[in-house]
Amino acid sequence: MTATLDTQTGRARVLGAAAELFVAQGYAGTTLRQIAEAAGIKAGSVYHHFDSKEDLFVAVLDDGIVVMIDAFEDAAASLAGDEPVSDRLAAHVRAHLSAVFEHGPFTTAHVTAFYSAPEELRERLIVRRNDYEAHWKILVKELLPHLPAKERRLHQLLLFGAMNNAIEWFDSSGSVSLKRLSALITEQFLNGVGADA
Amino acid sequence: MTATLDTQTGRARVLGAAAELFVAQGYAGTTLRQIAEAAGIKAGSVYHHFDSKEDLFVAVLDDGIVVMIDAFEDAAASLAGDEPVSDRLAAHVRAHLSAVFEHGPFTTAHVTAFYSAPEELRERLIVRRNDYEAHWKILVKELLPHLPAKERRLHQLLLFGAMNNAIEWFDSSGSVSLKRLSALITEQFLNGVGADA
DNA sequence: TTGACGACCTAACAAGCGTTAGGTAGGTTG
DNA sequence: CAACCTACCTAACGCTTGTTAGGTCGTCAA
Repeated sequence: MTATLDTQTGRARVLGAAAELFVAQGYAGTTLRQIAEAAGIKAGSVYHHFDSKEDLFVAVLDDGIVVMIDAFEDAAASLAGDEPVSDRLAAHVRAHLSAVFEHGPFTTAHVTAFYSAPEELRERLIVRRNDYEAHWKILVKELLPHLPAKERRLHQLLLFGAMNNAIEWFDSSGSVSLKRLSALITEQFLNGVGADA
Repeated sequence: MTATLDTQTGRARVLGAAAELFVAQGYAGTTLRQIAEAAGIKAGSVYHHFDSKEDLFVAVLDDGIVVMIDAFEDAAASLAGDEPVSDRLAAHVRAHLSAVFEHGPFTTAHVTAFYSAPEELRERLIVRRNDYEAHWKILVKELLPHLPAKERRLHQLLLFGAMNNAIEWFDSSGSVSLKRLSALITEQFLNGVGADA
């Protein structure tokens, strides 16, 4: 219990600094010396907490997935289950976007830094990723039972694409709120933008 | 005219090798020695064709944008203009996906490698990017005149997200053809996947 | 034949990389 | 008091990085 409230203890500081830098510069573009400096220690000391740069990266993304899954389950718990499809989907879309945009760099790292890592490293992470996507698969099956499984999968992937790519342009302090964006994505996904709406 | 047909001349070989490696490993993760070896020359010789690694990267992405814009204009030219909205949009979606998935690594680099580059480098490239997105802006305005401009922009960005993120999962040699994917994206975008369809 | 040029090579440079060995200071435990 | 642990530091290691200077060799124009 030597940690203060806003300035975390050693390991957590390194982890947080690493997450932020991995998001901004990618895996290969970030050096251990940068991470160490951002955490207020020297490069060699990073190895007191983590065995290698790869392990540190995995730890960052593992933390991210935990946050994502928690957000999903919180959203599910907040629903009675008898709401309209659009409300249920909107709640989960919002949970996903909130996790990515408002809950620190760990979740964001999953979207931006994942593909900057060497392929061999990615394989270590896919297991956890699939865990989160499995949650969504069950949800989407429940919400869209009329679709054949194969198409349902494709639509789910397209939804993920639309949500995750928002990281390249969405500004959470801009004129469009995250709540509104969630509603817009849900509306487009379920009803489209055609003139007949 | 010393170039053979499949094995290109020096500069083009370097450019192609660089594009492929940037796509697979990102900007920071790719070394000039790897590029040189893939092009069949030595690292120092790269500097006969390009002034720096950064310039080489910019050249790759510039080539990519040219292909994208050409694909867009070809699609526009193949249309009479009086087709239904869904047909016109489908043609352009297909042109975009075809450019990204079937026309070499230059276009792909724009989607996967862009964000692996240092921020300062990205700024050099945004100008060309906006050029391509402007084409789409005009098209979407024509196709969806009933939407307010602000929403139209958001929906366009979501469409781009869905299309570009497909690079993380779409397998052009798999059971889903690019043609079918284009139709699916268009259908979802215009009409949604809700049960009332 | 001479000269210039393009396309490459060799060999090296300073800087930076991930990583390691060994040390130090302070707190906790027996 | 001694032993130990945690959390760091210093200093270096071998290696790779982007980049450069200077050289070679074949082709082409005058």
